[in-house]
Formats: sequence, C-alpha cells, structure tokens
Amino acid sequence: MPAGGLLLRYSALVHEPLMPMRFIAHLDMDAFYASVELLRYPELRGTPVVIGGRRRTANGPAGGSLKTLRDYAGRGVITTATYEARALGVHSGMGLMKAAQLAPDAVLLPADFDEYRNYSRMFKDAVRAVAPEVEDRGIDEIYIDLSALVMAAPAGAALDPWERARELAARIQDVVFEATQLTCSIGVTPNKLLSKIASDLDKPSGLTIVREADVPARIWPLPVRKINGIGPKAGARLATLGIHTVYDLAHVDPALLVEHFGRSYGAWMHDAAHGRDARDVVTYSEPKSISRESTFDDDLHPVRDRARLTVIFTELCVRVAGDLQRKGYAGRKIGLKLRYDNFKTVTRDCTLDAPTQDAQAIRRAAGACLKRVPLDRRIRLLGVRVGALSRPGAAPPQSALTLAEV
DNA sequence: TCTGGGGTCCTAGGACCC
DNA sequence: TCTGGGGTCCTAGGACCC
Repeated sequence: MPAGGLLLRYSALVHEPLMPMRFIAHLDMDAFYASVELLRYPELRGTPVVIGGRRRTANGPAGGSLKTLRDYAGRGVITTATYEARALGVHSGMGLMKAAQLAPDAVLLPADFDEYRNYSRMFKDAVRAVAPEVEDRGIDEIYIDLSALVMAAPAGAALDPWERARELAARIQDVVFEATQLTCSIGVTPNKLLSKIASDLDKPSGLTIVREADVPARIWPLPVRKINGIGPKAGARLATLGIHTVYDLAHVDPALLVEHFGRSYGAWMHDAAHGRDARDVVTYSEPKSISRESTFDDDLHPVRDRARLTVIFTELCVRVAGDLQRKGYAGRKIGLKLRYDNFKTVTRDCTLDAPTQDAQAIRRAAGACLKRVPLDRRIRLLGVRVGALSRPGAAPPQSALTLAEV
C-alpha cells in the first residue's frame, strides 16, 4: 500500500494526472411532466398535450371538460409537451398564446408540481437502490457514477466493461419503469458532459453508449447548442464566426475562442468540443439561495397599483421566510428583483449583519432595496431572494477567542 | 405571439485592508 | 505624499440550466 501510494503520487507528478476509467450515466425522464399527467389521463395517450399555465387549483380540472390551447388567454409558457405536441412545432419555453396558433386542439393541463415531485422521489429512490452514486440535477434528471459497479463485476458478467455499463443502464431503466410506469433515456460515457449529450441522442427510451473513440462520429456532427453550457447567446455568437457544429468548434484555434469569449469560457469551449470534462458526480450539495417571484396577470403601475404591489411584495417575503424555516436555513443577503413591462430586469441586494429567516426582517431589507430602484414604468414581475445561507441551528464559524468570551 | 419560476455560476468595478 | 500589488467583501448584471 505505501509503495503503491508512492508510485501513484510519483506518476501524478511526473505524467499527466492519471484519471481512472470512469463510467458516468446521465438519466433523463422522457417528457416527464406530460408523462406523469398521462398516467392520470390515460385516454390522452397518443394525442398532443401540453403542460403549462397557472398552478392546478384544489379541485383541478376534474369534473369539467379538459381545456384546449385554443381557449387559453394569459402569459403562461409551456413547461413540457408530449411528443405528439412537439411534432406540431411547440416546445417548452414557448408562450402558450403562440403555441395555440400552432396546436389549437392540443389539450392544456396545468402543472401539478407536488405530483411531479412525488414521481421524482420515486424514480430517484429506485435508481439509488441499484446505483447509489447519484447527483440531482433537478426534478427529472440525474447523473449516476457507475464506475465502481462496472469495475466490481460479479462472476459471469460480461467481459467488456462498456458492455457491463450497458447492462447496468438497462437495469436502471427497468427499475425506474417498475417504480413509476415511466420511461427514461440514459447516456453512458466517460464524463458528465458527454453523457448529457448522449442521453438526448435516442429519446424516448434510449440507451446510448459513447466511448472516447466515438466522439468524432457521434458528437462532432451535432450543433454546438447541444453542449450543455452553450446557450442562445454563445450559440449565436459562434454562428457569426462560422462555427456551427461541434466539429467546427473542436477544430477552430482555441486562441480565437479565448479572444471572443474570454480566457475561461473560451478554453472550456475548446475542451468541451473534444469531449473532455473532469467534473465529479456530486452526491450532496447545500443550497446557495432561496427565492420566490411572481409575474402579474397585468403589468402594475408603481403608483396607481401601489396597494396591490405592497400586498404581493409582503406575500413573497412571507413565502420565502416559510421556505427558509421549513428547510432550516437563514440568510444574510436579501435581494430584490423587478422586471419592467419592457422585460428589462433590475436587481438590488443588501447584506445584513446576521442571518435571518424572519418575514418581517426580510420585508424590511427588501423594502430598502426597493427604494434604490427607479419606479418610472409599469412592472410585470417582483421577486425576493435570500442568499448567503447558513443553518441557524449550527453554530456559525467562530474563533476560539469569541467562544472564550462567551 | 411577446417571453414562468427556481436555481447556479461568472464577471467586473469599487471599497477597504495589509 | 506617491506608487504598487494582493486579497476579500459587496453589489449589479447577465448567461445558462431545468
């Protein structure tokens, strides 16, 4: 053991860092919210359905007839759409009013996040029972580090480690379906970046393996926007440089990327295009901030609608405080977010002397922030955020001196 | 046809301290 | 008094993701 440890450290110093072979999976539930709704409304299977708009009320649409997009009026956006609806050109993030033009007969269901969270817990628990190294990436996707399981092959298992990884991934798909009656797509590759891309290559119910050697054939032909971290802005700027595919990105001079996108982001793009990513699967992390925000049905005038704004503002503070208390956090940084009718967004924040989880203290601080923003146009959104979180139960970092003084 | 709500991370300038 | 550099905290905005 000492000899091996020395040897390993020596080689790490002298050679490239020795990264052991990794088998990382990305699991993405297929059209998650819509698929959960189809369990409730099986008669809608095979038809275009979109989820979006206002939250389900206590009674829900049950009893009444289902609403179609045609009847919708408001500012909601699509959260998820069934594959049949996507075939009509609608997609998540699209305004419901616009979607109604494309698919007027699609059924519109309000989102029921409590139900989705239940199913989320069910599928994640099922996965953890098979492969415990799970990183949460939101309600409908996870990363799974399969490396230890692949390496600890039981007797009689396939010889090729990638074949064993495939068998594991197939078993995970099975247990997810048994637990939820829902399908998922999985990509297995040497890292998170590639797995995220791979899980999307064969949806729904896909199982895609991409080895390092497969990157040129499978990844390079894709548009750069398929890379997690290249969004609408960076994608458009790359397009103006004539860079459209991952192949283009991989073969452009990295100095050019650094010139246009900065040292850090440019270098990252270059690595990403070559399928390089050393990030670990992180099984636990503390939240950094907790927030609540609300877009109004109609834009509100800062003077004429002052009374309504005040009520909404206070409500947001009460809800954030409730979230903090329920989750056991307090925060020192209080932030205000405001969006004008022209969609321009401003934020203001301030730092308190001590963390709080109290609605009145949050309201006071956020109110002070509000005084620093110009109120010269109508407002469409108000938000309140609490950051710099700590657990009030746990002792804050203290020096021995202050402890002695107490 | 205008664009939800909940997050994370990065950048950049200024204050302040050593 | 001037100059310089490094480190940390604070604030504002923006890109990106699910």
